[in-house]
Amino acid sequence: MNLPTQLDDFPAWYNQVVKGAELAENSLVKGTMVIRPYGYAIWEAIQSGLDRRIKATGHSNVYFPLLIPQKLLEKEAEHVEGFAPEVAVVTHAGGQKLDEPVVIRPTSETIIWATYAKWIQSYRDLPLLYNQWANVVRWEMRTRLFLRTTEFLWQEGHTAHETADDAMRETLMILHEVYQKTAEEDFAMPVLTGRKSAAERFPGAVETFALEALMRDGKALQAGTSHYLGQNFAKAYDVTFQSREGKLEHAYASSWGVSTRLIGGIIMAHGDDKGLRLPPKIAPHQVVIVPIYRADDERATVLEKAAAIKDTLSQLRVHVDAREQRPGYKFNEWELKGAPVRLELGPRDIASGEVMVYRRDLGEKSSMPIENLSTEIPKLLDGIQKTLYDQALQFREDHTIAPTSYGELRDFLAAAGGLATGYWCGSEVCEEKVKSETKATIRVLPEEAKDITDADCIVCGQPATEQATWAQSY
RNA sequence: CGGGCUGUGGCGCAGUUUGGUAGCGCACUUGACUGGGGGUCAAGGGGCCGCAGGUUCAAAUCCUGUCAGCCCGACCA
Repeated sequence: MNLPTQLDDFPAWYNQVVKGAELAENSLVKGTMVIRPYGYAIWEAIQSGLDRRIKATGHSNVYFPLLIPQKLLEKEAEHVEGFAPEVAVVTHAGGQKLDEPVVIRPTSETIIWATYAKWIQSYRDLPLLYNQWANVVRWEMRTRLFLRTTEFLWQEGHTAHETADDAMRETLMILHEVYQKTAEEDFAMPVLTGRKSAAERFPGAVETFALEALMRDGKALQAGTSHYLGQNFAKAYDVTFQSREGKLEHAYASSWGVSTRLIGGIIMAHGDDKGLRLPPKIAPHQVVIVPIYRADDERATVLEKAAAIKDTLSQLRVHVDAREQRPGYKFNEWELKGAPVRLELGPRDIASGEVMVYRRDLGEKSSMPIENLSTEIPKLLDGIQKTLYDQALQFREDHTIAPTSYGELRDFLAAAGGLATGYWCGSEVCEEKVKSETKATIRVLPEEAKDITDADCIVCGQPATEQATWAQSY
């Protein structure tokens, strides 16, 4: 297959990579996808890093049902209004029309908080620090493999706390200690973190915080969210507890989630015109060995040596590609699939005691003594991980501006040039104006609102109250 | 949900205007030669043309409906 060069046709590039690298493909139901083994292996690697950090910060995994009584969903006014258009409703089951329809969860706040009502009586029951790995369904108008599918896999954390401070601390801790670290350390994907504007807030949240990553086409991707829900859901679902002072109070909540969208983010943050470039920490195969041989006797020798090398690299995820395809074919295929390191092993190498090492991040090949592999390859993988991060960070810096006029802001954003920071008066009128003229939205505001006294809104010129970062987004 | 485009072997497409034997490239099977950047030759297999109706002696082709995909808007993790 031939990928569009220089990522000039990004939608086509993206689809070809997702399908060509055998990550996923469209399914039979509108907007849904089949995740293939290679794509799912990436998801498992993502899950593993997240799950470890979620548990390390004191949370336990639980599971709540897929189906939620429609009446239950409707109890939190903002929440139901926000999700109503995209909720799938089951009206028939058991061979008849249901008296009370159930919906397929678009997110689980409602059923979880209805359940927490039974679990929480006293401050001694708090906090509840639970997470679930699940699928959800949101019937979006327009879908795109991984980035926005009708059904997607995610984790959703739902915590209940005694005080507002506790819940807010949890919200921000997840944002930084779990999500930001996973994105930056595991995916080599630098992220901006911050608060969302009211217009971009999760329905039912008091504050929404998000991670935003810049993709290589100049658009931002919301890579995860962490919400401070205040007492909204506790009030809607009547979750009260007796406080240390003996008073009846509503619990404070946080919820947070990241999804299979992250796979799309990794593709677009690191991909090049040969396909994927997977960070070693989440690559299903960190090292792919391509054996090269002519006759059968060579084949046996080379495969034996390949197995021996795999053995000495047993701490790593090594794959020997022993299929019948020719070497050149495999080279191209593993570049498309993003394997960080490829070892080319043939009779010539075995004779000289060396192996050809190809690193996907830089596209460079060099020879290495076989006896050095066990010490050098782990270092090389670390180097690739770091290079991918540095490149992504450099890319972000090269595509971030602080415009001094509205015209500059507008032209930059309309061309999807990247991230633009500027002062903002806080009004939805200005936010909407930028959106309608450039398709860009405010991606993040600083986590804590600062007092700004000496700056004007870049849109309207009125005194500014916030510093905003704009970009077009997925 | 509105506008535009598209559904023909696994994938990518031609054929549709002007109805009349279903084609091409890649992939696949078998064999030989090959093998260090997407091999060559030879011989093969596979498709009720997205689905459902209709018009007709006859439909991939015309008509109606429907489902799905892509692009552009509105919506969104």
